[in-house]
Amino acid sequence: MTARFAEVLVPLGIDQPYSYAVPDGLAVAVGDLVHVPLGPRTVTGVVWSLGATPRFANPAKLRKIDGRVEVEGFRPELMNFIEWVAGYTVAPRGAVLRMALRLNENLGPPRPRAGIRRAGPEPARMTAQRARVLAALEGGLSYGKSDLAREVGVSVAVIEGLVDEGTLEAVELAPEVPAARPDPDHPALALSATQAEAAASLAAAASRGGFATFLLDGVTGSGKTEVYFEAVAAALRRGRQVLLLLPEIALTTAFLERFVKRFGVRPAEWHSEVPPRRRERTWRGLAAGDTQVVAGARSALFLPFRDLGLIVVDEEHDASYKQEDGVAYNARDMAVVRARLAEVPIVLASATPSIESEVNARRGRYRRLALPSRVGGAALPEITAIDMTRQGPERGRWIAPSLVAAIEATIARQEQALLFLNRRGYAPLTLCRACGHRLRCPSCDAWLVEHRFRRRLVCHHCGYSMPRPTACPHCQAAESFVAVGPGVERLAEEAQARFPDARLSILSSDLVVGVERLRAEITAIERGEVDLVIGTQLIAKGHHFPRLTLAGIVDGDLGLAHGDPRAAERTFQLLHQVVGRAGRESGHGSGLIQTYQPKHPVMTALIAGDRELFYDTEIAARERAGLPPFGRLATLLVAAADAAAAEAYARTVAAAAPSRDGVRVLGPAEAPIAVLRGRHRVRLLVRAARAVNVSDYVREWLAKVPPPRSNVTLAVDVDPQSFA
DNA sequence: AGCACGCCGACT
DNA sequence: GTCGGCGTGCTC
Repeated sequence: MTARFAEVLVPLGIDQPYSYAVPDGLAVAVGDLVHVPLGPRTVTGVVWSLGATPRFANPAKLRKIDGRVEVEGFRPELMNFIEWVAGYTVAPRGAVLRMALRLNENLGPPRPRAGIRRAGPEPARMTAQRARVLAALEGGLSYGKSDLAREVGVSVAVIEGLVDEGTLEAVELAPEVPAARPDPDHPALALSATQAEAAASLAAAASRGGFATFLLDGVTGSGKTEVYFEAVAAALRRGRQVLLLLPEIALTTAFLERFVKRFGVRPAEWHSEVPPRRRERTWRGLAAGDTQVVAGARSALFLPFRDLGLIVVDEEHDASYKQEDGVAYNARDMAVVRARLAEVPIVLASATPSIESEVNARRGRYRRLALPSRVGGAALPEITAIDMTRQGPERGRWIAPSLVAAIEATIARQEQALLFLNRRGYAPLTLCRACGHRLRCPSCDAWLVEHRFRRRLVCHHCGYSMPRPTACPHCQAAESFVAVGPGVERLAEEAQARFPDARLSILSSDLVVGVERLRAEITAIERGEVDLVIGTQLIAKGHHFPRLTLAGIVDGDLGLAHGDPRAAERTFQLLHQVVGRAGRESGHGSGLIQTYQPKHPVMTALIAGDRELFYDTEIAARERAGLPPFGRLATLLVAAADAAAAEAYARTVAAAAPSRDGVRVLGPAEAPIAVLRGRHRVRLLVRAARAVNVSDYVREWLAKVPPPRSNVTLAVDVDPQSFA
């Protein structure tokens, strides 16, 4: 029998599916993608259920489905996953569906997606909002319409107005080729005995199927990738598909090459840089079951696999798995949920697991597979602290004498050294010597960071930039500015002066423009064409520098400053990762950490090379404080251009908080970045016992709160990563 | 999310 | 008076 009515979920910020009539002669099934009329336009939605009567009470407004999209429909597994994520994150189901239909414009009649770029003269009428939009587009950058609007803090109507005027135009991108079939029996590298043992456990689970969570816990250089590749091979042999989640995929050429070595071809890729045509191929290929393996960033988690058989989350501790805007979710946690719903095994891999995963492994909820030593028996780096209170450099310098000596010795041995400072630009703060005025961002609660290379002062939160002024805007004193504190550019200047004969490579996202340039730079380092590498976070991830034997951390305390509950964990992971770059091939690596707090638990654990010590201390601290995973957190962030409006609404929301055993609501309080892109931010923090369902609590709460007025927004984040 | 409606300030 | 920018609300 054919159903007369369909409840269709549309990819908008709407929680309920909408009712549509099924036209005579059209056969639709639950999960099918359909084009439906919505207001004045047509959108692609998913048939969520079918029935003899519509849920919608107003038959006069009821419209007909336009037609079915010629693709494989969503599996119940994916629909359940969307429901689950929406429930957990307190987001409308349609907003979650949108993440699974990121390419809907390509599935139907081709409708060019509005990327935006400058196309014509300034509009006849210039307004403050329009000027901001045009300023953001300087340099030809094109964003999505709504991204751009959010970025600049105007409504999309401003941009649409400029498009109508001819000042801006919509742009499209070029086509690409599909992915070939990976071969599980392509000749593989020989594995060590420990690797082989772990690989066998994973491969067995992947062959068996069924939900199971593994923590593949291996030190840097232990060959985790080759181990989980065997699980991938096992899933492929069963004819099942594989999802590989990676942070910052765009930059990991090294990873793709390793995949090619093992399977003969590249996997399909899924991340923001993949052009629309190839996205569509991959999407369709996965839905049809033609594409076997996809390697992607967090958004790949919502792809429509026909027959998913395995999920791998590499570098599972990485903060980039957390999406903060829109639907706030952690792809690592949601990957575990999807694996459970799909009844497939999942592998979480890391050298420094998140506290959550470590606790789960210790409790036996995750099965731990340990790789305690490096491939080829190379030793882990010897780590020493440089106590900056006693052995620091002279004023205005940032590299301590003992680190200078170590670098000189390393270079003399024809080996490579690395200096790590997780701070872009020349100096984090610029102030006037005459009056003490500090240069700050006009639309954020943040200092402007001097970028000497670009000759500009830049806000790292909103991207605002201005030329370096010649006189103080406050007291008009000329040439009175002093740079306070170091950034990588300043560090490079000092290194240049101290090691005049060394060949330097400076890696920072704003100095190395473009993926190709970065790849070239990294290849040069691998070949040994560089003596001293200076870089930010960019260098911490995934690269393998065979000649590198010394890693120097310029400011070990940088990440510990904020009152963030995860500060210690993140600092430990980052420093461990950076230091782990040293000596992977040669077998003799060393790490030097400059710190003002050599007795801090993070430092003592790093120096002792005792990872367990760090986890013991941090887990105990979390347990005492009732922080995750021993308690639950959620934040409600209210933002508005007007500070008073934000505060007033936050108070209204706070007043409506239901009282519940085991739940405390703190705030309203200013968010750590109190003003961002011109919007004042006020935060409410929910702290709850582990047994409490925080999502349900927040949902019940918000049901009693009047929706925010006009320019006020309210954003919910269950399991926030930071308190920002 | 995106589109149309309608309010209100700046011009013919 | 009228044009047009831009906030608001609705979409089965």
